Amino acid sequence: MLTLPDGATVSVEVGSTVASVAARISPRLAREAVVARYNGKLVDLGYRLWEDGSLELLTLDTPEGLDVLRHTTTHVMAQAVMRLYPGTKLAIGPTIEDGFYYDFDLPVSIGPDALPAIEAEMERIVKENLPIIREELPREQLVERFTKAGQPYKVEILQEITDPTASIYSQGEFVDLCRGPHLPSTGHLKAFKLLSIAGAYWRGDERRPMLTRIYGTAFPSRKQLEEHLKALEEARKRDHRRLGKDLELFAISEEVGQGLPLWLPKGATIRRTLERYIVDLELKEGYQHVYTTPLARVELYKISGHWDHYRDNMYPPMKVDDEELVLRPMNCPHHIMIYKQKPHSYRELPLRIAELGLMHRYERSGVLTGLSRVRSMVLNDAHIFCTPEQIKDEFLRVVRLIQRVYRDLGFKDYVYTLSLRDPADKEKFVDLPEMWDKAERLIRQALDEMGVDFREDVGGAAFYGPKLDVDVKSVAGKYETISTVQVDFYLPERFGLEYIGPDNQPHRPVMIHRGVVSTMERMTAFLIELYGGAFPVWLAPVQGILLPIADRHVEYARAWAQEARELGLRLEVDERDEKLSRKIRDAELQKIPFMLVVGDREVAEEEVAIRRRGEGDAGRMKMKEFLAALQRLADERRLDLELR
RNA sequence: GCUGGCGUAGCUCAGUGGUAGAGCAGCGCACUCGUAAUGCGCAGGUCGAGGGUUCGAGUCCCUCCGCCAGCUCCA
Repeated sequence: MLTLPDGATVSVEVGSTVASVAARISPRLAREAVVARYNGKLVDLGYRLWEDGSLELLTLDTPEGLDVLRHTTTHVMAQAVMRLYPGTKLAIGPTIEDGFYYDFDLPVSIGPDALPAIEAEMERIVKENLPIIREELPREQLVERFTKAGQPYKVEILQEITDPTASIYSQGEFVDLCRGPHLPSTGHLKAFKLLSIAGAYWRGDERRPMLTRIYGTAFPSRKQLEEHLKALEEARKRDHRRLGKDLELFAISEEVGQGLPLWLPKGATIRRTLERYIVDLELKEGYQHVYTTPLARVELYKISGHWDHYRDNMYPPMKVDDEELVLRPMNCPHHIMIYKQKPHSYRELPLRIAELGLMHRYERSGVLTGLSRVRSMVLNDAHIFCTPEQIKDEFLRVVRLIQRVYRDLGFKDYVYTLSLRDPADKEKFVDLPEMWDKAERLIRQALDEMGVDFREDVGGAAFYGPKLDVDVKSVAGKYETISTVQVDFYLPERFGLEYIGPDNQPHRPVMIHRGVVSTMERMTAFLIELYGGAFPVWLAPVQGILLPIADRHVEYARAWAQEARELGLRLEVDERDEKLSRKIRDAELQKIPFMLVVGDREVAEEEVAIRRRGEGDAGRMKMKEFLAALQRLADERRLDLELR
């Protein structure tokens, strides 16, 4: 007796296969079902049912069905690779968001030009329509079998399995250790594409062999595959490195050095706007902004513990006179020294010290990426010195500030991550268990109070304490850490910080490290991709461009551009000797919010003919009214282009 | 840092051992123009750097540098 999702029941013979049940229910299900959920567990269509229970048949249109489709596709890819490169050792081949990969230890080195041949072989395997068969065998027997087959990675996986048995799946001559489930046969694959090839360490460990990873994706239909490939193409167009070049926002010069970006005037405008925005907001929130130097004596970092725990990410010291100086990788010690300039009373706390602090971190060359991963960066940093009782309130204030800023920037999709130490890693994290537990408890309390969901990342903490990260979803679909809040009992201890309490006795303050807008570099990269270069008015490097129709209109345009500058607006004039349609085209490509056509009519009436980015002619307006409306758009940081 | 790929004019790219080319951008001239590319002309490259093979190298080989994808790491 089986219960179906709609509540109906069917009775079948004990030991019937899932496929036969599907056939009993409807011919459509028999045709389209690819996998089933039996008592909460995903099973193959060939699975035999020995007990009563719930059964849900799943087609390719379900998330589970799609996942199984991709999983089977990765097996077909592995089979094709085995045929083309005999002697290949198989590692793992999981599905991932939007696709799958398989890691191979190949007897030869291959590049992307090998992919079409593998795809062609996959097509052949699909045509052969090989039945996919599951077998459950004792672990010992499988170890022996995979050892004989020359598959050491599979043997290694088997040795870590604790169950007495494990399952294998075979299709034709190909056999793979796999939990399943899978499609009934290779002929079920409809649309797949191999996307890229890259190296990946076995088990993600850089001390172990480098394998060849092939990425691909699969969909139930050609059409869905085409759409996905098109979406990938669109995402590539929003790449901040591409737009940074096209829109002249920033540049990386080989002569200057890797990861050391140059902010071009337009990119610098975005940055300056962001900097003014966040500094103003922080001043309103009770922060005190300071300036400190990016260079300091190495002793400062020995006291802070950076030297012991963070040295791999620091530029080596330079000897000058009798001292050794380093480029700072973080700003905290400087802010601590500001705190230490005078004794503090509990009445002064919390003391919120903020800075747009220039830092340098030595990043391995392979990780550098445009503006989002650099070696020289300016962090929107602050350190809050407070009493233990104030921690929770201060923590919540920071989270609220983050939420406020995300609203202004147009971030909608973000998640909280509680990053904890890995207790086994004594190298990276300071070894003071009680301190870690206390800080973690406080953060969890604050999170509970806010009632927000969060995930946990063991091993992701800073060396001196746990942290709450806020990760924002990027256009590429990945989450990037933008903001971070950290509770720190360690550095106040190291530096012997004190405040005088109401009892007239010295006490140890607690520090909260926090970054809201991240580094200017990463935030700008993120915003470029979020908006695809089409910035809202308040951030746009050029908010509008005046387009004189003939050169007798240039003077009028220039005068208004100057007027706008005096109002703090950013208008340019396209003075080139070109036709209007050409100027419009170029302004659209530059993604300038407003195109402002001026000809005889406009000059006579002190007007402007407006065209919004991506739209057609939007009618005429008095120039003065337009500037006032533009200013409102910028002041209110509105994300649309409605002039009112 | 590791594996693989790539590096030709400001940009996008062609050039499969015989003395470097196109489009766009730039500059000049003409046109004075009403909502996504006006026409004509000119100029622009020690082919990432260094070494080697060859009568001859953008092209083949080696080393280095940089970029891209991914791994590891991360604001």
